[in-house]
Amino acid sequence: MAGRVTLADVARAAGVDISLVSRVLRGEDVKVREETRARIIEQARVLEYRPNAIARSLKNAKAGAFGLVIPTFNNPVYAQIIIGAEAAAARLGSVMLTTSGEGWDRTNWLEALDGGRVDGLLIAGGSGIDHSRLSVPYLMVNRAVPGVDRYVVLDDEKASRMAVDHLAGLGHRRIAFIGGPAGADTSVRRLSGFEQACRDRGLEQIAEPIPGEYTAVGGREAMRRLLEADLGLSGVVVANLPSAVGALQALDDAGVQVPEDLSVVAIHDAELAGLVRPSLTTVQMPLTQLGARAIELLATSSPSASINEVVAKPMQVVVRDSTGPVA
Amino acid sequence: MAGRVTLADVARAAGVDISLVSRVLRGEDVKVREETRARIIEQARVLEYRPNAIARSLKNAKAGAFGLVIPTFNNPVYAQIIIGAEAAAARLGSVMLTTSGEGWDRTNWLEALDGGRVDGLLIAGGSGIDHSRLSVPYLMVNRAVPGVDRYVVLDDEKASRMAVDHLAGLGHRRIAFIGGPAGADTSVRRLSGFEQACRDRGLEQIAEPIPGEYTAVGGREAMRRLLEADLGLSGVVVANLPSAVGALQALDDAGVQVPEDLSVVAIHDAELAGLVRPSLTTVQMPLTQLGARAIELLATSSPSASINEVVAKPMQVVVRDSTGPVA
DNA sequence: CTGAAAGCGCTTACAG
DNA sequence: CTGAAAGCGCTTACAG
Repeated sequence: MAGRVTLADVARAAGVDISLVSRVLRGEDVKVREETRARIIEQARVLEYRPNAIARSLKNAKAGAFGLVIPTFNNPVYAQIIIGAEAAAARLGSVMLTTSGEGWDRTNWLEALDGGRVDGLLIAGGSGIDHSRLSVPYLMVNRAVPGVDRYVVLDDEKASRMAVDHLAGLGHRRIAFIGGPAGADTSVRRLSGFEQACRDRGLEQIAEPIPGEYTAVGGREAMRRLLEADLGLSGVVVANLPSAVGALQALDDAGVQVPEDLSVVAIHDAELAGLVRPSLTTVQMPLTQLGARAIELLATSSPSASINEVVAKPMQVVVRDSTGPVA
Repeated sequence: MAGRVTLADVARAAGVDISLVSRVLRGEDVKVREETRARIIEQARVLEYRPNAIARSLKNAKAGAFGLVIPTFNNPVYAQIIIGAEAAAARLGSVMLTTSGEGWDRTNWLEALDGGRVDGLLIAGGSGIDHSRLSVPYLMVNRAVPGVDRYVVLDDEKASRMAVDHLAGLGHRRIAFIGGPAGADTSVRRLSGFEQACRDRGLEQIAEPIPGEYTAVGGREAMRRLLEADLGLSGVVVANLPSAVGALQALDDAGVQVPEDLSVVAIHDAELAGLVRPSLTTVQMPLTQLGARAIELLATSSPSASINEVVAKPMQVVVRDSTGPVA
């Protein structure tokens, strides 16, 4: 609670000029008498001096921080992106997180983060804002919005293909896809990957979109509709994890045995997948690396350069209890 | 990507002094000729002027932002605290979130947030740091560490009592408590509430601590031990939600039917509770209000005042499928 | 080896 | 009604 100790206070206490204190304290390579240096450091310690980051930022025209905007903290997918971003930022500065979703209105976070408080902005999952209004370099993460050419995404098509391959490898031939909301481009790419994989294998392409958002409730509803349609399915690929959990509920409600009657694979892995019963087989995507790469790109690229990158780190199918050989 | 437009640019374009621009743009009650005002506003618009929050903060000695430090984004409990805090802060400024846990080392976030970047710091779930080093007003949220007299918590004892009451109301007499890690004071209070409730009802006090942290794995392990001990239980209260999910897994593995053979109640409610099968009966605590109240207290109280508050908002048992009448 | 001065982009008395 | 000036707490050429 000490607070308010400035360079001037330390300088006065040590009997030197503030400029010298500044140099010494930042460990700058400056020729000072060892005695003077010691005095300065000692006084800074005694007074509990802590540099004012705000003043430093103003002078340097550099905030030393990055912003990361997340739609919601309820989706475990984002937790992994955050971890990657924070790790990558460790040397460059800090990461300030904000939600674009609940709790306050659309533009509030924009005001908060677009006034020099951060050196760059990572926007995860889109957020319906007008990017042209941003005065800070930004980068879309895991979402490529039309007209915005600064984004980094994952290989969503490949994830779907891996899911189909896994099921096909177990002998499944009637496989459906429960896709994300039409607005999300990740869901468009995952659907496209699914269709490709089916075409390659000569399988019928059966797809059911999730109404509304990428949620458990949406997944449950989509699964219900598939069951009603009675398509003779033996496998389902669900485009995201919470929705897959919802699908599992619908199956449980309908008395359908997983994986005996139907195998389920979800895209994206998280602890949740291992917690539900039956535990979910998933395609693990490199979310941590996505977060880390996003910080790297933001920190090193020119603010006006276009960035279109697909993070091509290894992905893998995590086999759990929701998939098995076709009956 | 415009960037770098300052008050001076607008002033030049409008042919006035920067001080006038500052006054007009902040909507200050200043007597300006309507024509001049219009010219200033027009130029600000044309140049896409955005105030530099850093410079403003330095001048005002006020950051206009609060920091919220969270141990992990993997626990849904914190998501609710965040929503409450953001809503309450909406008029006061923004909320900057940071993790104290994974991704970087212990003190990194401290440097990031303790240099004038925020006007106050909310620290959720403790974080093993030395509070005396903080130069910014802080408040512990949901954790009362010995020796720190600035905290706001929930009524953890009452939550346990409500859980026991619910089970007792269903006829249960042999009830165990799976508690949190010894280090967490929330777990101490919940255990104490459990013991009290049992004493009041003349029930035996059976408690099993969760090894390690408040996690699903810990809950599973604790449940396993309880099963091994073969105590003739009919009900279990689990001190936190992820651990309860773990406990459910242990029961499933052991072939114990929930709620037919054993009823389970978890403290804390979140979507996850409705997603697992069987869905979990929980005690819903006012986490959103906790977050909101924390911001309020931080914003309005003197930095040196001691704060010891228990948020006494309504709590309720959310009955789902994991509890039923004793066999 | 150390100091004096300018300036980062604002806000706010104080003048006119 | 509008402007000139000081100052928030730093950093960094430029001097000595």
